[in-house]
Amino acid sequence: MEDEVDRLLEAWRRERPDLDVAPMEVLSRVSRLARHLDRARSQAFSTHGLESWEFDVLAALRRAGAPYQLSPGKLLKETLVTSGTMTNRVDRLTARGLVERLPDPADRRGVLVQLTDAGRDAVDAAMADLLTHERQLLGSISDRDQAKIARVLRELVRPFDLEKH
Amino acid sequence: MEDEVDRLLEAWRRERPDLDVAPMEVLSRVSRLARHLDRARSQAFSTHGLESWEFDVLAALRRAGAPYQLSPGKLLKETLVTSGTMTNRVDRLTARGLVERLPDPADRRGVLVQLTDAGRDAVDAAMADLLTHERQLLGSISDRDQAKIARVLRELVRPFDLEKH
DNA sequence: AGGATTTATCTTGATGTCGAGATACTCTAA
DNA sequence: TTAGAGTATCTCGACATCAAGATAAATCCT
Repeated sequence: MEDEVDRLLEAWRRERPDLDVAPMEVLSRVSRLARHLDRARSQAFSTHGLESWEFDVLAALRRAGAPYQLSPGKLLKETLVTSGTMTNRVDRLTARGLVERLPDPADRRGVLVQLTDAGRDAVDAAMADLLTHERQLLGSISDRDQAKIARVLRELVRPFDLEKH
Repeated sequence: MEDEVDRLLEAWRRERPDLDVAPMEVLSRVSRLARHLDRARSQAFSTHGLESWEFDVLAALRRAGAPYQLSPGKLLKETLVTSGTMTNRVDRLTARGLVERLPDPADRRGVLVQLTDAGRDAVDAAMADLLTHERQLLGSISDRDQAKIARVLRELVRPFDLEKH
């Protein structure tokens, strides 16, 4: 059974028979699947009145554990956005009542962003729903294959995870 | 050897032991790898004076084969952006001399976007370079494993490829 | 202690994208 | 042949992001 990437690679092989496009069999599918996952995630979150970027921030705080506080600096490392973006995100999440900004008692330059109860409820519900959808998506893949894929992907991501620190 | 996703899932398992986060072993890695690939692509393209979005459009035209013409409508199906975005992209590519806009002889509403010689040279060089980088990235994965991963990813993407038509 | 450097956050301006709507042309069928 | 529906592209306003710079506080070094 063919997919879009098969079509795409067939075209490249016809137009550039001199190139070996085999790497795209894996990597183009990774990119395309990720794009689809983004959209699926957005849909799952909209059920809970959340945007993807909102979930990203709330989830980072939720993962941190009680009392669900992180500095903007930590948050931007977790979510891979710039400081300007994070300021803007925290502003909007504050306006929606999902987080609060508290002064950092240990550093007067600093701020702590804390999940509100509403924020915690929202992210918990969205996370459960997200996992349900993801599990469904993986339904056709055996546990054994999932584990295999996870191992290989971990290998592929490693060089990137290393370079950034 | 651990990666960022292992850290992330460990945190979720601690905070939400009631949830089964196994699906993220695969899907979070797909998303993260895709983000890294985007950046790597941007870098590879900048060597050739191209932005990623420029490559996407030029590559779609290149794949179409001589005479390297597609309508804006076809282009936006290939690149998954909206019409407003494509108008803007074609404007800028035209200004850079990488494509031209021609009237469609068969439909006076329509336009054909055509690759210039400069555009073709640019995309050909960028494509070769991209493949070199991608091959390097996959270096540690056996051909057998690559084929396996490609098969599983094809399976995962299928539902999305189907739903859009 | 005090000046220089680093760190943490916010501000600002430019950019690319989206989505809704506008415009112009084509196709269908009475 | 003409009204209505459909199609192709562009225009415009809103928005999220980034990158660079500003501000303020902490830390380091002599």
